[in-house]
Amino acid sequence: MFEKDRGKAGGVMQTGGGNRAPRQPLRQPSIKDIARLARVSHPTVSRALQNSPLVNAQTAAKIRKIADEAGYRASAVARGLVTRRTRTIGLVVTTVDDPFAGEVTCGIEQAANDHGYAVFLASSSADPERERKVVQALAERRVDGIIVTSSRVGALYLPLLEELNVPIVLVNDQYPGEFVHSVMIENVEGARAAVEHLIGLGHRRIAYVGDRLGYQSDAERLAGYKDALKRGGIEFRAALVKEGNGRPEAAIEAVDELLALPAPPTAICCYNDMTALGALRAIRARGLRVPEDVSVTGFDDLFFAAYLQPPLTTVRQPMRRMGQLAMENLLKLMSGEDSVAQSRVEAELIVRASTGRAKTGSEESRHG
Amino acid sequence: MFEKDRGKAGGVMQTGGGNRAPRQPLRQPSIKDIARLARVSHPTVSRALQNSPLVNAQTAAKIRKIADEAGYRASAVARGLVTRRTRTIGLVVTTVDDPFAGEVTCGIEQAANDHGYAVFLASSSADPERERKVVQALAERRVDGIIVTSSRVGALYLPLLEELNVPIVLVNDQYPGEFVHSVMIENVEGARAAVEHLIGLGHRRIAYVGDRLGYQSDAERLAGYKDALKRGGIEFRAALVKEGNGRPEAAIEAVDELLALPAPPTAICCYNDMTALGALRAIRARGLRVPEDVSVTGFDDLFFAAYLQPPLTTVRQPMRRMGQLAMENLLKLMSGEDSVAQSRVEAELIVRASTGRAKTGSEESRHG
DNA sequence: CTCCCCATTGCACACGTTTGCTTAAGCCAC
DNA sequence: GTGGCTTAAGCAAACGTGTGCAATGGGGAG
Repeated sequence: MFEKDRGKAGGVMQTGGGNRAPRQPLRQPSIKDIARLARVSHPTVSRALQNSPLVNAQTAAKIRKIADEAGYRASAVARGLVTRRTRTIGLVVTTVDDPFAGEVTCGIEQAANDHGYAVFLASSSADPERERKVVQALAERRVDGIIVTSSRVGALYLPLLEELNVPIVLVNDQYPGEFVHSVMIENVEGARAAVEHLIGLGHRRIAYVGDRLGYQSDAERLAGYKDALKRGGIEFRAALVKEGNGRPEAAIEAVDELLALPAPPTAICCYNDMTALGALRAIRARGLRVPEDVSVTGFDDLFFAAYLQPPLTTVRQPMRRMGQLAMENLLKLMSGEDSVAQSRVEAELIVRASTGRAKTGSEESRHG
Repeated sequence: MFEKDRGKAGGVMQTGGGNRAPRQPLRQPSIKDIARLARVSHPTVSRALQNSPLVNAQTAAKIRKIADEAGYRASAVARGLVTRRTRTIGLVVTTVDDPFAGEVTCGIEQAANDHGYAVFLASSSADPERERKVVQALAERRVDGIIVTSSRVGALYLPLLEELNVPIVLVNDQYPGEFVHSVMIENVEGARAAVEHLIGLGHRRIAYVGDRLGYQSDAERLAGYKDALKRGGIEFRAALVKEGNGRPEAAIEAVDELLALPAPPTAICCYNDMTALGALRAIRARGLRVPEDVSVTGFDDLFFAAYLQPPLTTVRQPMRRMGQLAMENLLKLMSGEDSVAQSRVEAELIVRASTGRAKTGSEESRHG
């Protein structure tokens, strides 16, 4: 009836047939086809499928049955055209293979799906040119909202995004804008807790390995670090702050420099777990032990943190939850609610075995 | 400017006072608006924007300039309605936060983007009910093609997918179907290489920790394991095969049972790196050392493998490349090419420090 | 019996593109 | 001049859905 049975007939048409239609997706049954079968008008079908009270219950049931048998699936694209809402959001992420992004994405996707939204995944790879194209594409696709996670170039293209007049939610970043809201973690408190933990263990020379790419979260964690030092009556020393790029390789170099200092740190607070991964390696490469010689803390509590040797002391971010929260906030924004507050979630220090008591003065002298 | 005198009246343009409209996304300029401004008909605008030779060069330039100034962005949804192609694909993944899936996704997204395709991310979470809904959603959204990675339930819902008459590419799985093609890694050869490496180190009691969820890749790797044993003249013993679920927690349990055997293995070949993560922990929990007491191999070469202590010997999958390949194959399928072969990529054994020589007989007696 | 109301359904149009076909010039050759 | 060709532009229809409004019919109240 809908010319549904083609192709299959040939059976073994593999290469011989040759005359296969050029993958012109064969027409799906439309609302009008169903209307014809049910002997009603197509608006009636439309209403019946939306459970509109305007159509007689029996008629509706009959129509639904017919639609079901015909394998009818409403076209979201046609619907989107007339309703001007696509029930689609865009998720912009710098890179998909970052475990943090993965977890957040997971939470977003789940929440979106639960509410009937589909999500376009777009990665910018931190390439400005690509970023522009990605945003352009999302605009053309008429997404109802956008979530951007860990934008490292926020200020650069967020104005562009805002120009689309589409609600935006940022994860782990913020930006002053009319439609723009954020979900953030207590970076300052989290980092402070980690450093205070180290101070409590007797450490005095504590280093911080950050991220040179200018994430806002890095600035905040550094602030937390400084704050803890101040409270602990320890002088801040710029020489103990190095920058990586959020990946293990860069951290190795940074930590290596730290350990080469005349008075090397006895503890290292890392911007995130990936950085800590590199730190651990750099420390071992020098023949030092964790935590006996140097203590290390991370941030995120990625899945592998508990499985490292030694298991990593870190600050947990409820990443899934943050994604979910971002989506929920976006839903509110999209429904016109304008009062969505900035959401901040709590950071939780997870103490494992990569942190230990600082060496006593005498032992410490080994460094000269 | 583009008020188009319909109901909306009042022209709630731009930053109008405080009375923000209920997030009814304010109308984007349409092709007709541009036509009016350029004093031409809208089909002419359409053609001009597509660089059609049918329109005068000067007129086209003028139109493009006007469109640009007006911030015009073509509506992909309207275009999709008439062309019946959305330039959109669906990516179905069991879970987004799996690092393997993340890497593959990365490659897919990149390739898709390069060709002007957008990708809908959908996770099934291995929940059949959800799976059905996800597929339904993709169908309604009229995606041009679908990629499914590591389907654990292939046979269950692939027929459903195929019924959509949309080209499908599977990653790390295969299924006999007309529109269905695959990208796979040489699982058998990869696992065999790992086990032969172990045999070469003198190991004789080698265990395999698999995945009870029934992935095809697991079956193949197990086959490679058996194959290597046979070639090495070592008898296969079912007691040395245990099943995890591809996550560290389950592997701990499995490996613990292996180590409790009267004659425990001296080497463990793991289904993937996540499994290896658990294996390492279980081994240490018993006070044994890697690789001195037990050697361990993984599969995937996820980013953390090189950073473990000891660095993990594993079989590398070119995950990004596989994603890219999947997308390229899908593109061919979508353009009607029917000759896309099954793609198989090579696995590469990466020897690191988690594998070492088997203990000699005398040392080995510690267990007995 | 008349009037009005309610329940149900159909009509017509709109959403923003693309595209086949027609039309309007302009030009050249005969 | 007439006819045909080329170039440029417009007309109209289509894609598949949603929705305001009109039309139809039946039933109850007066």
